[in-house]
Amino acid sequence: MSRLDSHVGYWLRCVANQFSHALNRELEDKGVTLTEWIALRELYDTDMRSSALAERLGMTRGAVSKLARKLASNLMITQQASAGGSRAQMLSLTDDGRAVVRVFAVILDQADQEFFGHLEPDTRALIVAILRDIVRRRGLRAVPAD
Amino acid sequence: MSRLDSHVGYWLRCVANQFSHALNRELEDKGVTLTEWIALRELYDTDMRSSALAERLGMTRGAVSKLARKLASNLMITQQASAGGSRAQMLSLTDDGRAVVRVFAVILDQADQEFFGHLEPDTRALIVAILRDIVRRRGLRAVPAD
DNA sequence: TATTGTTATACTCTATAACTATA
DNA sequence: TATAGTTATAGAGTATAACAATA
Repeated sequence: MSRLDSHVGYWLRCVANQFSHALNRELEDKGVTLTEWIALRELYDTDMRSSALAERLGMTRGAVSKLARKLASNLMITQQASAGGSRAQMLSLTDDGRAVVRVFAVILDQADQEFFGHLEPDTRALIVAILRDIVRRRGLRAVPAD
Repeated sequence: MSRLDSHVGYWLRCVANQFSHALNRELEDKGVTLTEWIALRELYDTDMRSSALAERLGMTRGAVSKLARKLASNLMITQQASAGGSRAQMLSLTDDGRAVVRVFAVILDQADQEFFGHLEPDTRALIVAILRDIVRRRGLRAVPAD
């Protein structure tokens, strides 16, 4: 019977878990979860409806509703009703939220550097290309928030 | 500000998550969680105390106690008191448990093949070597059960 | 006294599904 | 009617910490 550690997936999960945990430790200090940060990061590039964010994160509308309420209560985002008293809402980062995203972007850059910075550029590029290709083959469903 | 997907860690987490989810889907059908299977797989190679298993899996003794009770109730493992009426117990796979591990080992082989089988042997070896090295640098704490 | 295992409790995260409000 | 968002509920999984038993 094959050993667990004879699989590529085993080592991939080891490193991915260590990477996630390292990020989580950083984020915990600031009272933000990984999921919350990814949501904020998505909203940095473009305002989004709650349902669109749910789609991006691979979560249910209910889960995102709760997430959005927490982020709004922390003054990270606003939930603005569309014009005309519509119930549909647009999620937008506040200035505070945008600042937080920038801070965490630096933390992410540093974490990536710590884990993978020692690799030759060619090697890095090769690995990213391979992983990208696997994601493409299998179809990316959502940003990995878990 | 850098994009999420400019990081190696991002793509690593994408693929690792897809891999974990693919495994979970297979395991769900059989009523076993990923954590349970990894526990069983650890016990296949050697009997272990509950506390040693907790150490291996990076879980608390309480969590493993619950896990062991479930596995024992499913007749996958036995919790044998050591000789002399000691309270310390040894966790051992039953014949059923050993059979289950062998079935899932095949499923894992197949999943790894599906995800990474298309890579050239050299490429596979390179990736494993790099990941292994990163784990070594950072110190492997536990088998990735989450 | 230190270690091992169990238990009770609580917490976090999420899904499900029923519900409300809108188009 | 279909869609968007909310809420209540429940379940999984785990940590914490108090506890019991043992060495």
